[in-house]
Amino acid sequence: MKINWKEIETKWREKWNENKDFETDPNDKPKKFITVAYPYPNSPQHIGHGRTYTLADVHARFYRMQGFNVLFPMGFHYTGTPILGMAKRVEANDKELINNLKNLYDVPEETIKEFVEPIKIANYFHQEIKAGMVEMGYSIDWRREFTTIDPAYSKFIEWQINTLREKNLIIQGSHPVGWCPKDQNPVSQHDTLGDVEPDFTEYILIKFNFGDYVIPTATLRPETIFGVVNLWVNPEIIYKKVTVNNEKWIVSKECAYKMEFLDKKITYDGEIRGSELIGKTVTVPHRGESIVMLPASFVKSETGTGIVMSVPAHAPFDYQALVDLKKSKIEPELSIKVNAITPISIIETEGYGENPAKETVEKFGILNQNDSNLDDATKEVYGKEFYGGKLKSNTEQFAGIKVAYAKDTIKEWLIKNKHADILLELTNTPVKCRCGSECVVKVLNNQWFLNYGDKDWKELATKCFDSMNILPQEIRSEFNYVIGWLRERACARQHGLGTKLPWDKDWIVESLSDSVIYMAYYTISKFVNDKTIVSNSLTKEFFDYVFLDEGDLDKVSGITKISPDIINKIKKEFHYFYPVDSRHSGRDLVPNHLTFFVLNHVAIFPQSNWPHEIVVNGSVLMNGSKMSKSMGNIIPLRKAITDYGADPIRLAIIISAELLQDADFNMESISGIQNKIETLFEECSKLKSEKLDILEAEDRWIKSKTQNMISHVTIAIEKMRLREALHDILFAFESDLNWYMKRVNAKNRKNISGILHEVNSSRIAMLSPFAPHIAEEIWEKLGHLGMVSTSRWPEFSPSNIDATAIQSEEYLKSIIDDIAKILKVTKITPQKITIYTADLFKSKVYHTILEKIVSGQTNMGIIMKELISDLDTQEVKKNPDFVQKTIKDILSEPTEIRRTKLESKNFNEKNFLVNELAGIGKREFNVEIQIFSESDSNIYDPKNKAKHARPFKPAILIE
RNA sequence: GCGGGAGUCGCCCAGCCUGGUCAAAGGCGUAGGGCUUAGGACCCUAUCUCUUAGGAGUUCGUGGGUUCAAAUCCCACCUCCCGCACCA
Repeated sequence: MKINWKEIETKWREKWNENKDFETDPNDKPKKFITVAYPYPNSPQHIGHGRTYTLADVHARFYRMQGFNVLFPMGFHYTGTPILGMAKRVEANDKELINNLKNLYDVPEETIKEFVEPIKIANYFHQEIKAGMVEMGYSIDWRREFTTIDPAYSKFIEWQINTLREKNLIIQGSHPVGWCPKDQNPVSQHDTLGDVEPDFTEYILIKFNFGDYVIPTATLRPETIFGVVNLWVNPEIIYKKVTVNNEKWIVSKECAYKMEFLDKKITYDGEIRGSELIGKTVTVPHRGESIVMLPASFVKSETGTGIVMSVPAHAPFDYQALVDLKKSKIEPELSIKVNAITPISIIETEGYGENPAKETVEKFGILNQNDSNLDDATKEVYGKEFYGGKLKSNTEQFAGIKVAYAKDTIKEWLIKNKHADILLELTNTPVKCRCGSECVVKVLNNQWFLNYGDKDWKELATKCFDSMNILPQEIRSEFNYVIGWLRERACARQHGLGTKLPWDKDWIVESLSDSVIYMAYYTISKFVNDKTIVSNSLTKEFFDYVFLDEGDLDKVSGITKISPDIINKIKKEFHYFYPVDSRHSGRDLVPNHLTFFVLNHVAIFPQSNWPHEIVVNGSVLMNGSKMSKSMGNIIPLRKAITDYGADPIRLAIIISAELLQDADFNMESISGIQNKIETLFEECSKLKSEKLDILEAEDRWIKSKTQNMISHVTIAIEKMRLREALHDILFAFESDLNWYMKRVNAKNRKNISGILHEVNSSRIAMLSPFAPHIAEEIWEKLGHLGMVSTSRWPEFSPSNIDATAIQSEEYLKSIIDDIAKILKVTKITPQKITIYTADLFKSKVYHTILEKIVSGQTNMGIIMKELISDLDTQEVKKNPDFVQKTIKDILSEPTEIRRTKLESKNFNEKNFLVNELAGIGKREFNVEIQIFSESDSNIYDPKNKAKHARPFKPAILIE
């Protein structure tokens, strides 16, 4: 039967809406506060976004059915720069973007025109995303919705950031950023052409003395200063003479330009040709030795300072340039100097001899200094020396130190002695701003930072993490690690949407800093939205009183002009819902948002309001590969809902992967799920609730199995192992139902509708958090009154598990299995099957052995001795084989079954088989099955098989 | 490099936390059968090796160890993937 998903989903969404089922206010019940990272509305959400929200919704719905008063709210994060960047691109008529908006996102053309205003973009996608969330059936309390640029929210952020500053957690300092010189703005990935992240490294500038001048050379390996034998200058380049903070430097034009942004004072004094420098000498800092400047074509003016120090023992470029120079025609005077140069080896590395550069150049078969393989050769030498090398005795006080460690030590030593400086440079040049101009690195020296490097703060956060539930458990160590390396983090920027820094209105609170404690704001936004309070009254005193229980009610009321009753009502609401019981997010937010979320909570709130749980999920793949605009494999969520229905999408996302794994979304999984649900729907539609007075063995069994399933599913969801839970409900349980149907059909029973109704009602109830719409529909078809989403979660009670029933069905299955195996091996067509169960004596021995094994004794010799020493069982010595096999039988069973058997000592195998095996056996194998106990007097045993019978392992004769 | 995760029977993937129901679920593929005018869809059966009695042998990256018992616990190694920041 085909399901009209859309019709059913609309029907139930309307009912939830009418009943206000998900509007949550404080009441007498215990609460759960479930939150998810709110979306950034710069595009419609796709299936990947849907995963996190769906997981959280399942969580919320599950708790609701378990009797909690669940608050699941949602907001929209307008703060940030990407939307601003988009607006600029729309204004610039960027074809790629407009094409994406039009075709990928289906934005109407008139709307796109309005997108030159950033707020219009945010508003549009806000509504788009919200509509998708509603269509997905998320059980959100929409009365609390807000955006992060609402005036009231800004008041809240001001309070947050002021509070942090009062606690001395916000500091000012300098910081390098990617920078557009034209826009006078920092650039991030979203602001560049081709979406490249500006990536920069720190070079050490070693300052060589050249008369009155300083010639700085840029290097990543300051330790090689001990191996410098000459400098490389490109004779083609015209260098600049500049004054840098009162020193006279000679550097390339490009270098001088870069330094203008690096917090240095630069004045231009003149020029000098590279060729003029050739043959002249400079002195090496610290050592005071004179070395010569030589020509090299590999030296580029745009890299570093345009002059390079030469370490031919360890740098392949330098070694090769020297070789080239020796081969070329140069003035005799210079030639003498060149020939006098010997590489100085300063690093000892396993696998290398005196000159690693030479060895590597030869290994790579380098032809000349413009050979492209030189980059790889350099990488290889640097890599090996950096991690495996040690400084030799000619490096003075650094002798014996590992290179990896020496790098920083020597850098600091050089800078301290004014022999060196720092140059920051983009590594992935050219990086172009969307305005077209080339970006640089800029040092901002009035930047505001959250001091996440603070030890006490970290300690507090660690304490919080230690007491938190982190799901899945594997991700916990990652949080500890992040806390470890976290340093100061810029918390303000100069453009974008958001809240201004209260004490420095040039800055806007950065988007990862204004989204860390906003869960608290959900308890207030409700009152803002219904106009109970207005943003102007949200002062420091108000927040201090409501959130921190600080200050005097009457005073607060006086200042805010809000009545004491209302203030207290809001405060009560906050303290009812807080702390956050569960925070959901994708794993990409682990090293930033989720960690900051904890850091900011512990900084601002008392321990009683620290969050309880974090749930982290992996991303969604589309047919096995990452979703990306360039691949064109992004499926907008709303389109998917239209095409397949919300419930199938929810189920497909959840069934395809466990929490932290990437979920692979594909059409097969969707249609598989649809089929499954359609079948379930059809079956359930036929069932009627009816009472069955006498339960048969298989009825008791399936009811027990249902209890087991309830237990498993409940435990799995508590740990957010939703894939496992859903799999149990939909698939794993199916094999139990199949067995049940087999048993029932063998007996030609017609009175099972009631049992199936009961069993499936539990299944549908448990399915309801996962596929809420269709579950309501089936619930209604099953004849239940009321909504399944507000019904009680099926209760697990161990007393409803009939251990004997479970064990005896297993017994029955194993006999049928054995018969099938024999038939398969022997390939005979059975005429008659005879079963012999073990006698009382064997049963007694069996239980004695079972007891011993359960109590831990598994040694055959000891068990045998103990059996013989007992009068009742001593006869067993005639049949040691039986004891050995029995031990093996028992050991190959799960421990629960062993215990069950211990509990049901009086289980009568023969009686059970006479009642239950004949029918199903006839059905399966199409022959009569006869059952004896081996001690029966009238036994039919032509092949003498009966004596092989063991308890729970009857002997079988097939003829 | 630092940190994290993973390696399972042709492929994808479950099981590992909590050792015994594990020759190991499910899906795909393959083979046979049913249904159908045919195809598709769907359903059934088989799918490590050997075996004419329910059995045995060899398997879960490699090599060790603990245990009566290891895919599961411990140690070492190999290979692959992800993150390392001012960006939502």
